[in-house]
Formats: sequence, C-alpha cells, structure tokens
Amino acid sequence: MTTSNYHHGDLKNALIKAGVKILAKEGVGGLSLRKVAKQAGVSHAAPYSHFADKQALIAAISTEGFKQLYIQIEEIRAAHRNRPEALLVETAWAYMQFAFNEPDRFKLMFSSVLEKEKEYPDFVESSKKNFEQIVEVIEACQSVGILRSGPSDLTTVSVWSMVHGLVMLALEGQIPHAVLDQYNLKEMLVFTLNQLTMVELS
Amino acid sequence: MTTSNYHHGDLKNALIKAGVKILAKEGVGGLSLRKVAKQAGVSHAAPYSHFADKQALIAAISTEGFKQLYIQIEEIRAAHRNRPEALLVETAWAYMQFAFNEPDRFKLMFSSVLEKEKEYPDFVESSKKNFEQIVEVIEACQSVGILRSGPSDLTTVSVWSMVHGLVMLALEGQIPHAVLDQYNLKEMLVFTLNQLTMVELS
DNA sequence: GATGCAAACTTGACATTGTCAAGTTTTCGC
DNA sequence: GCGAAAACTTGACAATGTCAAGTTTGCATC
Repeated sequence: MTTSNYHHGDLKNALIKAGVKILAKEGVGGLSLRKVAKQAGVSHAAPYSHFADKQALIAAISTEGFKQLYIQIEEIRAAHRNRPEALLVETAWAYMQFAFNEPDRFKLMFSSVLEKEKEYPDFVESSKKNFEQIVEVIEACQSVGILRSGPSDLTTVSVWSMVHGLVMLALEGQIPHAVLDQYNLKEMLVFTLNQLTMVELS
Repeated sequence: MTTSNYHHGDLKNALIKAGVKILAKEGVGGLSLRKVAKQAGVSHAAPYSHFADKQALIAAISTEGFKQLYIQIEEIRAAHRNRPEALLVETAWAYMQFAFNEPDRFKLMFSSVLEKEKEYPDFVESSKKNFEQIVEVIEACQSVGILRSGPSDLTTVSVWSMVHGLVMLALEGQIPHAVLDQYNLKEMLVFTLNQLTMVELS
C-alpha cells in the first residue's frame, strides 16, 4: 500500500510518480517512457495502456505539478490572510522555490506540451485554475493599495510575467555572473517586485 | 556562392542554416542531426566533423540567434537615438517579434543548452553581449527619467524578466483565452511596461 | 461457480535517432 | 609530388517511441 500494487493497482499514478522521480534525478534528457516503465516495474509498452504517447505522460506529470503548486500557494495565502503586505513577495517566493526545487519539472510544465489545447483538458483546466488563483492574490494586493488598480487579469499577466521571467532566466543560467555575485535570488525577486509596487516591500 | 560549396566549402555554416530551417518548419521535435545532415546534402555522420555532438550544434544555432537579435536591437537603438521615449517599448517589441517569428529557435536560445558554461564559450559570450546591450538601453531610459534610477544591472534584470516572461508565457500558450480575447500582444506589452515606467508610454 | 469479455499488461518487431569506429577522399604545406 | 591532417562516408550499435499481436486478469452476467 506504500506505493501501489502493480500487476493491477493504479499503474497510472505509479508511472507519473516514476516520471517525476526520473525528472528530478536525471533531468528532462533522461526521461524516457521505457525508463519510466522499468522504474514502475512493468514492461516497456505498458504505459500505452494509460497514456496515448509520451506527450500524454508529460502532460500528466505537468498537470500534477500544477496541482502541487496550487496547494503550496494556497498555504501561503492562508498564512497571510491578515498580512497582505507580505502576500505578494511570499507568493512569488513560493513560486520561485517550487521552480528551483524541481527545475526540470517546472520547465516541462511551461513547455508547450500542448500544441493543441483540446488534447489535454486536464492540463488546460489545471493551468487555468492556477491563473485564477494568482488573479485573486493580485486583487488582494490591489485592494490594500500595494499594487496600482487596473484590470486585474492584465495586472496578473504583468506580475506573473515578471516573476516567471526572472525564474526562467535564472533557471536557464541567463543571469550574468556579475549580477549573481552581487545579489541572491530573493534579493533580485524583491527588487524586481518593488519596481511594481506602490509601497516598499521587503 | 549563393549558399555554399559542400564537399569542401563551409559546411559548418550550412549545417547551422539547415538547422534553423528545420527548426522553423518542423519545430524542435523535428530537429535531428541526421535531418540536418541530409538537408545540407552530406552523410549522416558528417556533422561530427564540425560539432562534438547534437548539443554543440544547438549551441551554435542559438549563438547565431543571439547575434541576429543583437543586430535587430541595434537597429532599433540607432533609429531612436533622439527619441528615447519610444526606445523602451520598441526594443521590447523587437524582442517579442523576434520570438514570435521563430518560436522554436527562441525557445532553444533560452533552454539551458549549456549545463556547463565553459563548454560553449561562444554562446556565453554572445548572450553576455546581448545582456550588456540591454543594460545600455535601460541606462538610456533611466537617464531621461523614463525608468527610476537604481543599479542598472539589477534594473535590467527586472525589465528583461518582465518582457521575457511575457514572451515565454505567450509562446507556451499560458495566457488564458479570456485575456487573449481582450488584448493583443502589443497591448499587453505596453500595459506591462507601463507598470514599470514613470511616464505613460504608448 | 462457469463463461466470456473488456481492460491491463507482455512480447516482439520496426523505424528513427545519437554516436562512434574505421575507412576513404581531399587539401595543402613542404 | 608527398605525406599528414582535415573533411567526409560507411557501417554498426544501443536507446528510444510506437504499434500489432498475443496473453492474463478481474468481473459482470447467467
């Protein structure tokens, strides 16, 4: 019961879990269907009982990532119900930490697994739900005057872009050494967010 | 002389060009060394005379992309020497257009081809040069009061993150339809940049 | 409880691909 | 002209995504 009873049981989830594990250990280059199958203790074609192809597995792994990220941000929100000043920074920081904890999974989540939205409705729905979650955070910040007012969906796109961009550039090693030597990630994040806010954050 | 005289000539560049072409036509999934070789009219292992492995070819394709982007942005800068108000938006817009003209190449450029900086010094140098180029744009904007003052390298990271994040999210289909239906890309870009500026841009 | 069927899984095969080792051709300095 | 380095070809191998055919298994129905 610890993991799952293969040979029947819920292989589907075992495969996703195996994929996440391989992704963390070997990176996206090491993620193959056959390795995932072996890790789960089944034959190389077994995944095809549950996933149409490799893309579908990746979509499932991504979807699961979105769900976990959602939960983590919900916890941040719950912890800051009465202290909205810190909500923005802490939410962004949680996002960043999620990305740095599992860089390859994070990249997968935001690498057009889709191509055709309709193909993976779970994925689309999950990612939409996460967007709405951020919209709520942004609205909270607007309502207490931390962020300027304006259409909350557009403002969300702006703030999200900023944080996401910083995470991506950092993850891909695009921030020059000269900058990395002077500031750590959280300092860059706070500085960056402060460009947007009406009050000084820390 | 139009393209190159294989069988001798500069295959190296022909391979890069072939790679760019395939990337544009079939996307990153269709980019294989063998296809690149065939496209260039040589045998399947010929690329190994010029590139250590597939990663090295990708690094070269990316590097070439950085150089082209650099040139395009230089043109924008030259055209706005006397009109710094528009420089920020136009530079960002050029960046965005570059990304949307060749989405797969753009993604490659910002997908840790590296893993180990030292391996592709050309790539690192090119990307550093592009960063410095943006720093100069940012400093110009700061000096005329469009952007707040502050450490220009950090400010560059902030502004770049914002634009890059927006491009990435849009490229990967992460911007919800509800938002895309209301605003086009340039509107989102201008709105987003306006969150940072001290004067209203258009 | 036996029967039969659909779902879950295995086996075996094939084409594509990255990569290497060994040979062959070409170029060019001397 | 000669010989060696560079540029390329050929042939091979292992890993991989995918499919077609079979086999097992659980389960609903009689």
